[in-house]
Amino acid sequence: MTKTAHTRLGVPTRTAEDWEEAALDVIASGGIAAVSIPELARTLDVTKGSFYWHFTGLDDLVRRAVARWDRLDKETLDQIRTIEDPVVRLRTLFAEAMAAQRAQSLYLALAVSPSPDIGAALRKVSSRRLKLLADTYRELGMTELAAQQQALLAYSAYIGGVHLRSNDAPWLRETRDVRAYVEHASMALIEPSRRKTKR
Amino acid sequence: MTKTAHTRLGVPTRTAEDWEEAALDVIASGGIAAVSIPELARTLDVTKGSFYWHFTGLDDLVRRAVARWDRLDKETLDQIRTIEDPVVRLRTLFAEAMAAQRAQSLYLALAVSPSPDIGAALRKVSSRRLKLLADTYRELGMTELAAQQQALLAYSAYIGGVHLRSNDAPWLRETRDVRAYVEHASMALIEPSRRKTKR
DNA sequence: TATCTTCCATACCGACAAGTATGGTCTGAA
DNA sequence: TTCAGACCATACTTGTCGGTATGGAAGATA
Repeated sequence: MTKTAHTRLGVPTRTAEDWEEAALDVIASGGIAAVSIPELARTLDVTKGSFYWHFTGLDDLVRRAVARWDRLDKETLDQIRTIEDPVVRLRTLFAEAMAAQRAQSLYLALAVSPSPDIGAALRKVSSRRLKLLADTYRELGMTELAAQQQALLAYSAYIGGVHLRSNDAPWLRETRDVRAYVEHASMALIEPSRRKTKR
Repeated sequence: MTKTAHTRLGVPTRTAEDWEEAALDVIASGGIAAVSIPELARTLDVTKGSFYWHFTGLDDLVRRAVARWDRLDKETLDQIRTIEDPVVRLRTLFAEAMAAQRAQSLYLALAVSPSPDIGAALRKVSSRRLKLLADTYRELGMTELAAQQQALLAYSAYIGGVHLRSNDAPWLRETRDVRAYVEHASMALIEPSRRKTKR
């Protein structure tokens, strides 16, 4: 199954995916500006010679790393979309989202990038997530507009929760705090949707 | 009232506040990593010689710029705290928060910084905001725990809304969209608190 | 074994930012 | 008018990064 990567003195040689993964780690922890070829080379235990064989330049790496993040996010969402019960799906969505640590930091780091390409990628990911949310709320009986508004609010609550979790703030540090938060958010963001949401 | 700043050939000389303001602008638009002394010097139309007279180094500038942001944020909150009606106070808080563009970008940019000092400053600001929210919800009759949970959720919704507004995404671009969002959020985050929130 | 390809090391260049040293110029006060 | 201090320009050093050029060692292939 593993595509028998090339080896060199026993150890496998670095793939483009290796570089992309390392780049995503750096972006998640230090932002896009922290991505430097020498540093990545050090963590991968190679030199720049390897980098420029796999990529044409720094922009190329960032582009492909972000594209990889996009794919990974899509896979996760496709998984959750298979859940039948809309309420369970929403709760799973919140819980799952609050658990994926690197994906969170990645989103936050990419969100503050002034690059138009990254902005486009971010909008793509966000719109996909919002669509899943809105669809689910519509399944719960909400009107098109109400579902969209509710999706925006729920997504905002998610993003905000992610923010509060970062910076090891004292608010959502313990897992039981996170669970309580998800519980509360679900109460506020799911339960009301069962009422007649007509103004 | 204006403290008669020194002048030079007619025009006033640069103050440390000028540098801090310029730094905050850069941080808001490009992140902390984008802060460079030559670039700031260019926008202020001076050279590095000026910078190193006002500051000991780059860390000094960032530290004092963040401290300035902290003070500005505190002033805004103290203003809102004077509003009597808790509901009006909350609505004002949301609306005001969604309107202050640079303060938003600043928060997002600082939030992804790995620096422990900045992390501490961010926690200070966040805890101040959360305290105001929790106090207000408690005024609305919620229990201590419920008020705290609700404050976390409301703050998350705010942060998330800020996020959605950045990256000129198509979701909260128009002011009427923002108003509708604030309206919807207020409905979801303020109205329920008037019910008996006893589990 | 001979050769081709894959992957990487090394050396080098230009650009640019942080920081230092130093001297100059303008202003306000004595 | 003189002078001390506030404010800044200039020149320079050091370090690091992006990018290029080039050669070489290890696997694959015949």
